[in-house]
Amino acid sequence: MITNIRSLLHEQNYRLTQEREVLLDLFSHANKALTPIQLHQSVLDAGVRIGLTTVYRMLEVLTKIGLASPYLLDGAVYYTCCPHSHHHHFICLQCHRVDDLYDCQQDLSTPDGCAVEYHKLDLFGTCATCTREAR
Amino acid sequence: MITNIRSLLHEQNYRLTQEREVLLDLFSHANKALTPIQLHQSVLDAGVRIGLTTVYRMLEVLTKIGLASPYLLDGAVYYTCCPHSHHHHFICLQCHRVDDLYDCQQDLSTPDGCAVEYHKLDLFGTCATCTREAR
DNA sequence: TTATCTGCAAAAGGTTTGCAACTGA
DNA sequence: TCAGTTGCAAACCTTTTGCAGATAA
Repeated sequence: MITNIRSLLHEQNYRLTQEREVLLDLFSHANKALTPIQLHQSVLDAGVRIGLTTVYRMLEVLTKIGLASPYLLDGAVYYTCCPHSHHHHFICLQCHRVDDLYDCQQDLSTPDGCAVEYHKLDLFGTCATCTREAR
Repeated sequence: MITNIRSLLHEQNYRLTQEREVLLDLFSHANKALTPIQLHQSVLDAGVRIGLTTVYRMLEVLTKIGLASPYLLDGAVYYTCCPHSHHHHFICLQCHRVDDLYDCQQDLSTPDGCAVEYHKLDLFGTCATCTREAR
């Protein structure tokens, strides 16, 4: 997965700096939606010095090339890592864990004359772990 | 529609101030996603003096009781008026016009043990008007 | 009458920008 | 070498909060 991200970045003339390596590694393995600040903190926690600005700029780049996508959750902006083309998400409202869903049988009628470019489908709820802990 | 909103607010012990009347009227007839600032401006344009703070507080209330929902579009937060229970959206990426879609044939498999509370499905693209203007 | 609501000003956050130094290719 | 990247500090904007005065019920 990370290899894919790396080559994609490379194709688009982005450099693989040490900061980016670590950030990408953590981000792509987080399996949960993170705020820029949380992502920044997790890089720091991994013992790598990085500026918050760099995290913002990195998320901007990743979003632009389609590897990340921003979410509004509880009024804050979270990012999920989306290294694959088209898929949907299950997002846990408790822990923000993200699961990818690949089967898409969408066939909605659209308003006349509208051209649909893409769609987003997200399921929200409580994941298995949080359901268990609630008991 | 506005009558519904009014009675719903009334039920929940919210007061129908003059500011809210105007704001609700404009918001529910906008048929497009608006930022708090745009909504504020449209109330001002209607000749009614209102504070931006009031708009924020009103959107908070509407969101809480399910009459509005926030969207992340181009990195900014937009609100759509959602006076009906379950439906989906077509959002024009050019003009932010919103069309409601009522047929929902969603039947996605969910990860084991996850409890889905609700889902969101949004189509993004270009509306008829913007398509026409592009030519 | 009173709990709610409003507007202002200030505070608080999150995000972006300018710039000089650094670094990957 | 040099275009891309980084970190810091400052600037920017959106959103929230405190509070005194106003208002719907």
